[in-house]
Amino acid sequence: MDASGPDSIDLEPDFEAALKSDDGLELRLWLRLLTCSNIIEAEVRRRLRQDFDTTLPRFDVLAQLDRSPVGLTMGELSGRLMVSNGNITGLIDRLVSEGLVERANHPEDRRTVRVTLTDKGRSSFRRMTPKHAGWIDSLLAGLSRQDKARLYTLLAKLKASTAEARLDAQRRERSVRDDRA
Amino acid sequence: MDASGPDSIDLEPDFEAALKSDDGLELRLWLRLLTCSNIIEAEVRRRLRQDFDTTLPRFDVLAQLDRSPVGLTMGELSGRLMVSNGNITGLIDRLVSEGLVERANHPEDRRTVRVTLTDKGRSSFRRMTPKHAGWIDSLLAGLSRQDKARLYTLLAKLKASTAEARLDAQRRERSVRDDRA
DNA sequence: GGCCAACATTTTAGGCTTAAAACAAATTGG
DNA sequence: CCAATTTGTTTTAAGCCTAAAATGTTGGCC
Repeated sequence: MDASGPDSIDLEPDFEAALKSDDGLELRLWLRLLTCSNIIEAEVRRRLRQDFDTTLPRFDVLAQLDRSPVGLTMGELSGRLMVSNGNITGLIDRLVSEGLVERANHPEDRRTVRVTLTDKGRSSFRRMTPKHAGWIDSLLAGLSRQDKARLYTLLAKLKASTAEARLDAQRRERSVRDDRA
Repeated sequence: MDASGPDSIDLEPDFEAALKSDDGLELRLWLRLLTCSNIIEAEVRRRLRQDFDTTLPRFDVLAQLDRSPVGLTMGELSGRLMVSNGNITGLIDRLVSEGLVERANHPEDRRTVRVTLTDKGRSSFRRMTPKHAGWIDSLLAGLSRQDKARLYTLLAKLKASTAEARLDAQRRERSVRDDRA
């Protein structure tokens, strides 16, 4: 079992394994998280297409606009949906051609574009919401109320952890760049 | 508050809320799960591109092939990566042109294609794995060992829940189809 | 043998996504 | 004032992804 032989000191029989604290728990956890997310996302996409002939990104844009009465700029949209600016441009192009949203020039700043829901867009979105919520409810129905609450809390912790890790990485990269300069 | 008036029975002061058990906990939970998954995925994509000039789907293909000494068919790959058949075709095309994988005809069945890692592909993948595992470790570093174990368990439950929900939905759809026939 | 259903893969058409470059408008610092 | 930078958006080029149709192959069944 122990490749280092009978004379090895007992305190650290396997240094690497001790460092990582568990063989691949982190990796397995990440893969499981990704799998869950993918399954639910694929199911939501499938039903949006089947029941409403639309897509998840379009739905997400409508959702953001619905809760923002004055509309949003392209930049705000790309920030909230966590996608690139160029992505939003094409998405809004398609939604405009479907008559669900409108582009309006900002009165003060001619660079910015303000996007708002049309009446058609709003009613279209409002028709979808209850069904959408129902899909999610049923996909999570196997979890107790307490399970859901625990999961919610743990995911908050995870989100905070990733934010911290990214800050650290950024700091490290900055210092490497500065060292070179 | 209660539209049914003072005479209403106390047991169910708000039937709808009682049914859903919490106002949008499911939806908020799903959005948080999606956010976490997206953050980690984006970070992994970014670093794969930055450090190894490759992409997540390519990495995933290599990972599947690395642990399968005899290679995999296109169908097996699309199943394991949970993507469409057509998607795999293009992905393998690109990996072949990079010299990382090879297509070989199946000796018995001329329909199936067996894909294997080249030596270059294998060593390329093995160079990436330790870094990749390190990224994941650091992104999850804010969680205690126990948190990770709990999260892992809850996600298993969630995965089972989604599987059940999809079976139910399938059964319902089948019966609707049969009723029409 | 020949038809036919099932199977494995590729092709097609279109949408989503990104990074990087380009552009246009606003702001800032001399 | 005006040159340089910053900011908001679009364009470009390339890859990822899907559903549906097409292609080629196998195996069963008469």
